[in-house]
Amino acid sequence: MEKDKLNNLRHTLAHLLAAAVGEIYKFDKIKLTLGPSIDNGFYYDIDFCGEKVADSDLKKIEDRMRKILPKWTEFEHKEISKEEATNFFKNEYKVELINEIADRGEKITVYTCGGFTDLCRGGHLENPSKEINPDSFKLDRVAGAYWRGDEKNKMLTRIYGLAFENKEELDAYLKQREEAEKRDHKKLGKELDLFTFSDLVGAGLPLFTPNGTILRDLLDGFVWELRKAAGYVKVDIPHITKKELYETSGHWEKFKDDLFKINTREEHVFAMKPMNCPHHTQIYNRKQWSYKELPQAYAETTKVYRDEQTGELGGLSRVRSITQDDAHVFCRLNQSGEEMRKIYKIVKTFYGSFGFILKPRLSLHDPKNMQAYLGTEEVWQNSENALRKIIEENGEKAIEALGEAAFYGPKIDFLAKDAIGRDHQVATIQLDMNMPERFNLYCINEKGEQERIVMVHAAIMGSIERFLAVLIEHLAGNFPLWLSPVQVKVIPVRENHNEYAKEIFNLLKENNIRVELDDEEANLGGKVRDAKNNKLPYWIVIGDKEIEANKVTLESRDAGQLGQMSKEELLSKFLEEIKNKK
RNA sequence: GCCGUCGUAGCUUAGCGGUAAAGCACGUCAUUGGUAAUGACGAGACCAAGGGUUCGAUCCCCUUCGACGGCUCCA
Repeated sequence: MEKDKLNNLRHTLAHLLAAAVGEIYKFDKIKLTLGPSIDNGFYYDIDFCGEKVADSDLKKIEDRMRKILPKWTEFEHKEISKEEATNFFKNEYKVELINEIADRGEKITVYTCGGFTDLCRGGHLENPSKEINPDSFKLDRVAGAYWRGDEKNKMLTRIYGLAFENKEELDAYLKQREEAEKRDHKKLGKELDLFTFSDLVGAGLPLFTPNGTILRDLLDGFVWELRKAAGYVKVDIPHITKKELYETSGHWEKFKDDLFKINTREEHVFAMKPMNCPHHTQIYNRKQWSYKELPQAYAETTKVYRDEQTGELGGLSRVRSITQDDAHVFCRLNQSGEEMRKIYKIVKTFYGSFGFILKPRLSLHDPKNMQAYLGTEEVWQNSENALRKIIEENGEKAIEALGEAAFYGPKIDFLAKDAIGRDHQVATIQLDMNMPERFNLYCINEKGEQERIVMVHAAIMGSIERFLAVLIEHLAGNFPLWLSPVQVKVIPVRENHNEYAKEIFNLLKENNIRVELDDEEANLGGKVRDAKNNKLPYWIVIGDKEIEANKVTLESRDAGQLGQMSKEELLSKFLEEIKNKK
């Protein structure tokens, strides 16, 4: 079925939903607002005027839809005047829409099917009773939604429905959703014992377990390894600051709702840092720099704190304590291209190593609206061309978003496509001409003059928490050997094999392999099952055969039985694989 | 924050006006087992917290805390 027709089907179902709800809850007691087709189905936003509607009511609405459907044999449409429309609907939401349509000078049309009339621009099936398979749709859930998505407006009840061409496609979608749920990082995080939350500590404040901390440290180490090679140095800052720092940077105004504030006993106001750039500027500003000493590239993995609304929090994807692998490069404008090129390379290496497919997106200024930006047209053109060139050098073509740049500079965002086809916004490279202005950052140039510098913001993972969420779901918890909190488990078959097993265990441990010895008295099947459930990349079974041959039998999570090999072969295989981060 | 669903042992869940049940995990004992669950026994929860209704509350009502799905798809 072509896209338009599917949209028409979904849109028609939105009408059917409204009709069914109207019959059950009585048209004069509720106010219908609007109901479009969406990605996997449709929804309708309804003001139930105080009546409660819950998920448990969906069944009866859905049944009513099926009952009405056979009577929906054709759509009639009619063009009416603004007055007629206003009189007909008598509902402030519809009237608002009608007025807007009239103001735009468009025709007002109403569509009627099975005796139900709704304001509508059109786009339906010719004969719903024939064209809609009653098994191909399903009401999904109810949710609150503000009228027109604005928090200041009244909260309406939104009923979501799923709809496809036929039952098979609906089932396929439901199955895919189940698959995604199996990968859910919140679920895997618990099963693999990576992180936890405590009601006492608070919402949005994740606590990382020993296993989770190994992951974080290794990921951060990987980023650092790449940065070190690019000339970065590490710095370290406190997590709080006087409010004056953010007044100077402009964040106090911009971030005021998101700041955790602290009152000191001497009645000064401090804040938990929501970002690191202002602190880092003060490290740069500790002395006067010659152009010969630039760039100064400061890296620091540290937490920032943002007072997000509780309803926005979720797993590791949206938290209140965020670990950023942050870095800021202080350099001259003409060096910024090269610096961004280095970062681009780091981003590609990092994400590429996990098998993400990266797509760059370039956010540009709008030349028609220069007053909205800092700096001259020429400076913007130059920096944007530099970014475009970097992307082209990498043989890629960016999606360009005009007018999407921040007022202080253009940026490259990266979208990473994961193993099940979802896009995630990950790293950002941002050129900043504002912060140096506000903090008066400069260097002394060749002519002995003070020259304004620029800053490049360069987080690779961005937030380690969010990156972990994306990575866990991308890999379905199957971390590569170098990242696995436990890399291999040695399993003796019987107690008399413990000694040899211990020897293997010690050999691996001495070589910094994260190895466990499972010499508990339990059956072999159970131990293997545990290794699989914990998604260990490898396990080694030791019994009579291995001791006799002075070898080990290795099995891999991904490659299955690898058979017997010598201890030396085992060790070099592991060390090689870890080194290559495969 | 707002709407909806929800909070019962470490985990997954059952129960439901008369103070709680199961599987896994855990402990003890027996089993000497070659690749996804050996058996028996045992310990473990004042049912998120606080308040109310009731002779009596895990269950009903209120408040708070926390979790999940929405609040971006525009007749």
